[in-house]
Amino acid sequence: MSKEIPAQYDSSQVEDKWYDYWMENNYFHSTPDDREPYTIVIPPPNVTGVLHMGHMLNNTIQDVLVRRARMQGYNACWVPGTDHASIATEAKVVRKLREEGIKKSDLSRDEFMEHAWEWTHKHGGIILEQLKKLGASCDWDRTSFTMDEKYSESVIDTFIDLYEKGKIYRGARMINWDPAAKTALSDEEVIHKEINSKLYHIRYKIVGEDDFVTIATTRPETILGDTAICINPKDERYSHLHGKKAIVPLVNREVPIILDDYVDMEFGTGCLKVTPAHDVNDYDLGERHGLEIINMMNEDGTISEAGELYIGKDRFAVRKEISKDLEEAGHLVKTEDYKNKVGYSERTDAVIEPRLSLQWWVSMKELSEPALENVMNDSIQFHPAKFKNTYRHWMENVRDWCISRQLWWGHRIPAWYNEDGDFVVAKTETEAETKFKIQNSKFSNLKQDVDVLDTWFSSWLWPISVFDGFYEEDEVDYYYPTNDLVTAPEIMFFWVARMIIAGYEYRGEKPFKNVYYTGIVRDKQGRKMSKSLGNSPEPLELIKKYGADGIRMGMLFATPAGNDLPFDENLCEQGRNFSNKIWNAFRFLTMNMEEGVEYKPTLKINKEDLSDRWMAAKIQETIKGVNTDFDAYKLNDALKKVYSLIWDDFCDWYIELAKPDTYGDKIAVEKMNTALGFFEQLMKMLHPFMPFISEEIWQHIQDRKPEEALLISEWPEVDATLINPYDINLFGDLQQVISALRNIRAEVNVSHKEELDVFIKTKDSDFANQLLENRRVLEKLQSLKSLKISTEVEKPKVYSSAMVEGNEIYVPLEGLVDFEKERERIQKEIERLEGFLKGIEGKLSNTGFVNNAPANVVEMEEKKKSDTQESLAKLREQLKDFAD
RNA sequence: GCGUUCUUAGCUCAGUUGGUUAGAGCGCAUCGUUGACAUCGAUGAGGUCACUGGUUCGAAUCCAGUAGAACGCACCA
Repeated sequence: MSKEIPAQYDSSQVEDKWYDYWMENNYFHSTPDDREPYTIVIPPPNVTGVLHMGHMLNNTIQDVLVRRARMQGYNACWVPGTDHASIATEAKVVRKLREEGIKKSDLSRDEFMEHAWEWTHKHGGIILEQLKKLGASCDWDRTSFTMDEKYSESVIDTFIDLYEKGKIYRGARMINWDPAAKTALSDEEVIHKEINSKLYHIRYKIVGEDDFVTIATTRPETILGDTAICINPKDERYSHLHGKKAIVPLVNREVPIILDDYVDMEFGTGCLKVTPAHDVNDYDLGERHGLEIINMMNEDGTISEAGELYIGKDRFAVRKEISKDLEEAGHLVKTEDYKNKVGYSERTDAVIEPRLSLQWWVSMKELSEPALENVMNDSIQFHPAKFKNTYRHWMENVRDWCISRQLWWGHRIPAWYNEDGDFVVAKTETEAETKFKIQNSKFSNLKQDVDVLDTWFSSWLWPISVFDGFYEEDEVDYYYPTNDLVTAPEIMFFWVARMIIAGYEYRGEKPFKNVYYTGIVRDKQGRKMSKSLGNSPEPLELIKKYGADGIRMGMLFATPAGNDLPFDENLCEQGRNFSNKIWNAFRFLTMNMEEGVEYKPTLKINKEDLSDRWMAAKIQETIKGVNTDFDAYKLNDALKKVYSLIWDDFCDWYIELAKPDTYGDKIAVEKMNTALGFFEQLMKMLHPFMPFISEEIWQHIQDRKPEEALLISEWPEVDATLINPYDINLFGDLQQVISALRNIRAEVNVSHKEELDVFIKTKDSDFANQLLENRRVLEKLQSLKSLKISTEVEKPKVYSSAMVEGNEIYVPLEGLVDFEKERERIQKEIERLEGFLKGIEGKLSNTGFVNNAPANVVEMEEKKKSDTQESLAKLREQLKDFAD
């Protein structure tokens, strides 16, 4: 302890050291035992992703929760892992191959998968290494990956099970087609954006007449797939068209004019072109009216042969071209500017094409019932609760989930087709054969479905499969349901809702008890931090600069659950400064230790010492408050309480009072032991938030064995007997007296070193006695020449004054007081109190108030009134003194 | 378009079931450095609680409307 300790805290020297120490001692590892478990499963980041600020926030919160639970004596288990992220990873691999001059289409499936695995092994898990720098206390022995062998098996088995239960079916439907990734997407993967587009008014000739019908469309290129014109049967403007046919311009196809209520007479021209293959509503119309379906687009968004014209050209190029051609042919009546919403692919940002396609679906309605119910009845709690509304709305209107993707990277759909195109769902080809045999169908040359499953079809099993819960009971029975899930509201439907569904379906139980929704990390301009905008700081650089502790604190300080985090490096600076403050507080204690003395930190306090009693009370109060905040998931409030306890109470008051009277003296051994005891408590409370510096100091305070490490020490129990309101109030009054004296010094510009004569005229002798008993506190924090405390003190002739709880403080300041300024100050105070008094008197003279308000409220007002009157009288007297 | 949630100091946010003079951190201003820390200390300025109306003895808090913001949902071509 006697070794030299630097004045600047250097996080880089400390953080790796303790992380390694914790790892070496296996403290993050959990195995089932007779303790109560506390479990968190990490929201698995993309396997080839890199750490961004969102991860930093999210994982800091999880670590705080886990560390506190561990200290509380739970068997804490935080399961880390990664997600194969089917479409995102495949897109990255495709891009990388393209850069090397390799086209995906030139590769066989197996060859492509080899590249994908290579990429995964190279980049996989980088993000987990980065999390270690943040201090994440994950059980790394449990690291899972959604494409691990066992995990994959559970995905496939789940598919088969749901299929056999009739919850999965294969069907042709309109789906969201991503022409860039060339795959179907679920509704959740489509982001609707409002864009400025044009509404094209196009006229179609009526067959056999010289008449035209004009329709409005935002997608003129789709006329190539038109198979009808639709009007509302009630629309009298067009009654003459009933039963007629129209000619699609350019392709010159005759199509019927059909009647349907669906058409909104108010919109556009009241006439609608119908393209059943490329619009959801048109498809429905087509079904109702038995229309032909012309699929005029290829999977990559180019025009197909069925479109007859512009074959092979891209849909957007064709849009421009066709509008010109229509105009030249005299079919374009007009174009107008128009705002509409267009769907974009969440992953590739390509404009989605509605497309008729044969896909696999999960039937959601029944499955989601328990998931809705148990969130609404708070069996699963959302923090903040406002997200329940969003959740309910989605769940009540839940639609079937399209789970097949036309990709290679992922879990391949376990369906097998024979030569006739019949299929069975089976785990292996052999099993498939058997099934075909039983059905008396052909079973030679079986081919497995080429598609893979939606990523979320594997991650919805995460809380079960990470414990191998589909095949082994021991672990999952112990750890499941998990306690807290910490995630972003953006993936509430993708992931949270579906985990809840899978949880009830496969465990008959919720997957977690609480969901903590984090906000979005934004830059100063309020933009979401993202790679593409380049507005996100590099997390590891930040850690280097401010320490993981500093960043953790900075982020937590500014973000209540569900609120966005407007990130500013300034926050990290604040965190770093706090580290330094703590460090120096500790350093101060070590500088005041005697050589050769063995200090024993203790929670025993000197009962004669008000500052000890007060500090002990403050600590207990804070533990209590912090526990309450944790229970309500208000981590930022909890941290603020700890921050204030350490900085404001411990450093600014307790340590100041603990300083030896004579410079060069050391702090008495007993006092030091108490101070160290307090410090230990502070470090315990701080540990979940700032694990590194707290462990560092903890280990400095005493030589510890590995099993005495802070992270596995006991979270402090509240000792309510130490919370003595009398001491808290008395100390508070002393603080106020000192502040008042400092204020006087500031106003009259007297240095804090100059000794003052101070007169305190107390309201009663009781308070005078209390002050006298603790006059050391005043003397310690103010340079005093003399101190007179009594109910009867003679006011000095020239003075500056202050009032604390009705007690008058006078400081004679001959030659220093600016009469004019002092008079102004008193006058201002009188005016303020007069206004205040007027308000009180108004209330009290209001019979309504006196009759209706509770007695204690009225009483309080009465007391306020008399106190204020008393203060006013004293101030007026003072004003007179200065008038002379 | 429908729904939900917001709007409190320059910024980010607290404010419990309506009841002292609406709080905190940052920022700002002034003063202060030979002894833990200038990554610091002290002091201070700064708010008609978005707006309008209502309920009430009393409203930042409850109700209605208006304006603005965010999020969610939706097939209007």
